[in-house]
Amino acid sequence: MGNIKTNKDRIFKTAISLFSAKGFRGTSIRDIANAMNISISNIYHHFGNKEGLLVAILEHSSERLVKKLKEVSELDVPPKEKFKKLVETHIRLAGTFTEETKIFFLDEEHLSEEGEKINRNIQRQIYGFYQNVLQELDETGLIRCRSIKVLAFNIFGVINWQLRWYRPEGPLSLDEIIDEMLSFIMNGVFGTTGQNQK
Amino acid sequence: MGNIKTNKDRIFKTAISLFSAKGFRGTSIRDIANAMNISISNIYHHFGNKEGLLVAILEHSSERLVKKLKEVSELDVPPKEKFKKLVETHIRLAGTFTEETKIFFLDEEHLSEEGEKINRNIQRQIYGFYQNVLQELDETGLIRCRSIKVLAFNIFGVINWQLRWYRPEGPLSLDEIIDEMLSFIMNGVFGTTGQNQK
DNA sequence: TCATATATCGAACGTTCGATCTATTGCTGT
DNA sequence: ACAGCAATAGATCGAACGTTCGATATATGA
Repeated sequence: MGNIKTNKDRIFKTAISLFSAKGFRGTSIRDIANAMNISISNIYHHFGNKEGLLVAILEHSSERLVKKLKEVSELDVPPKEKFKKLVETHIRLAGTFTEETKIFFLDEEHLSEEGEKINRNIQRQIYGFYQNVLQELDETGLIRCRSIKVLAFNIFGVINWQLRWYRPEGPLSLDEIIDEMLSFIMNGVFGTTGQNQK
Repeated sequence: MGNIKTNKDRIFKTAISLFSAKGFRGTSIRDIANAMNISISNIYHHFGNKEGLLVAILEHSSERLVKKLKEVSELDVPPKEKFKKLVETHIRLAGTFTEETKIFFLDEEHLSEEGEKINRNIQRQIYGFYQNVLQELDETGLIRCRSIKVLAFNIFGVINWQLRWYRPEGPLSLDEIIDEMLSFIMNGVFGTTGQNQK
């Protein structure tokens, strides 16, 4: 036992697939229930309401991402290396858990109260990790930028945009893609200011 | 005359605002009609149905973007300069016509048949401009990349992500932001391979 | 064995949606 | 003045939505 999937788990997984494929608004409670041949009341019993289900997904997937980024943030390594590791971890997680990541960035806005609040909180946490290391890089003169915020958003753009086009069956492996994205970001951030250190 | 706004125009404008603010699915025909105190019949008369209204918006805003990018593409200038101009034009248009641009990239998928087809076609056209110039840069050795596609998508990510966070009332002007984004992209693309040419 | 908590179900509710239908208005050319 | 047509309004439709409810089935604990 322990490997047994409860119905709550299965609802969770199904919802992730459907929300990410058709959007939160585009997926009805009935869609989820029908996809696993149960009654919709089950979902209400386990998650309260539709938004409760979404919030559960958001919290679950963000927890993992935040935990990993925090681990990297606390590494005792030079800032440039830490930054690189941060981006790589971020890209890899976003590329691995495509569906979950899609949900919590594709459906922005459009949710009420709690959903928005939680979403904002997650984003703020993630931004915090980048802000810290970018500030350190800026203060030590390793980068020169007018706005850390814009810089961070540019990075987020590259990372999150992959969710739009990445397909596992594509010609490039995930690792190759990560390589490409990572070097693009590293160049973008350090540019001609950065040294040619390996 | 000529400056007179027809009702059709006003419906168009109102729809752009609402679609971009609350999403296509999140905006009902009634929302649009109520926002301008007319009956929903007007909308059906002028645009056929809800998706017809969306398609009209997509075509209108993409037409402007494609036209501008094409103009730049046909300039007789060195590839690197052309690329820079292409990106700058793209960023500026996306940042200027925020609402329209939002619509045709936020609500991807989720539309049926014609909407999807048109959307795909627009994206393909835009990608084509980048593919051409990136290929030229690659062949002349000015850049070295494994995948032009990934490179282009990274650029799109940076450009389109601004729609998520850019607010005109923010501390930085649009021109400053464009500067930041542009140099990030230029560094990202040419990186340490590029020369330090001014 | 009985009591209680949890899980699941089917039916129904009220609302909102996109769409349609039927009138009525207002302009335009003759 | 009037026919004709586009523009607009209002009422209405069936379908789908999220949600609630009472009933039933299953598991747990005393």
